[in-house]
Amino acid sequence: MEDSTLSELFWAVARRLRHLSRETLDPLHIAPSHGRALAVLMRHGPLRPGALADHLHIAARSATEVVDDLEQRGLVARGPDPGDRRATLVTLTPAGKAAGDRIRAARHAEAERFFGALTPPERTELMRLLRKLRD
Amino acid sequence: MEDSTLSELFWAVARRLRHLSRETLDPLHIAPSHGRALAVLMRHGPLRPGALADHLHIAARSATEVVDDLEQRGLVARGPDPGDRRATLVTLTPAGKAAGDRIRAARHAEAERFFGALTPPERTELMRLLRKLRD
DNA sequence: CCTCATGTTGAGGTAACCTCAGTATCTCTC
DNA sequence: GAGAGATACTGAGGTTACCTCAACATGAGG
Repeated sequence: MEDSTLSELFWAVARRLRHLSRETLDPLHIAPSHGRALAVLMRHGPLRPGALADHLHIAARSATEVVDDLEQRGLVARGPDPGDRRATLVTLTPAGKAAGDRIRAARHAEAERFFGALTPPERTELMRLLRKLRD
Repeated sequence: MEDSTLSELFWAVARRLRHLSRETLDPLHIAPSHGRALAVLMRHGPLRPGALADHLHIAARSATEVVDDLEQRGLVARGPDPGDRRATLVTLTPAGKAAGDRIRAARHAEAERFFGALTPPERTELMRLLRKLRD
């Protein structure tokens, strides 16, 4: 029970965090996968679909699909990659940047609310422990 | 930054844990959703599909599907529920029990390996922090 | 015994992934 | 400077794990 409970606890927390994230994104009419892609584009600027896929840990073909959706919603635009005519560059449109900003703010508030259950030293400790598990 | 990093760290760890879990289940030829259902049945004994759905946090209709799959694999059997002829009882077959045991053992080893990166006091502290976040 | 609630399931749908193969382009070697 | 092979993207089609809605059988209360 003790060991499985650690995993189970972890997943229970993950579930809560995921639900909170859904509640955060829903009113912005952004699907989770789109939110993730927008966040990556906010951070890295224009990217080729393949590079976007790497950041999202998904197959290149799947990134094409995400970009299709975002393009259709007017949040990103595909442009030529100067220097490699096989590639395209995915760029945020003004609407995409605005959405990205809203997402970032909402995520910030969401994290504050969720991890607010912990004191600052506890957060620091949690980060330390999670880093150990990640590496 | 600090807060978003905490979420990101959390998901990075979750990703690692999920991959590990896949590696654990793959050689047993058990899909993750089936593994979860078997675990619930191991713990609670025969259940109606609806109750199984509650434990798995999925819709009743989806539990029917999981049970269909497990039944086809010979891991569970549907029987009548004495006392309510609308309902059916999902029971583990001997093969299902055996699979459940293998899964339990593999999960145990997996958790040991994963959380072995932490010292016992660190594990205790992690549990405490996760519990705070869950509630 | 009639109505309303409940348990399961058929039909059909969705999100978010995947692989495989094809076309365009790049790059390296001879 | 002409292939040969690698690389970038995407069309076609598939999978997993969910979902809702409606039908049908049965149960429970008035």
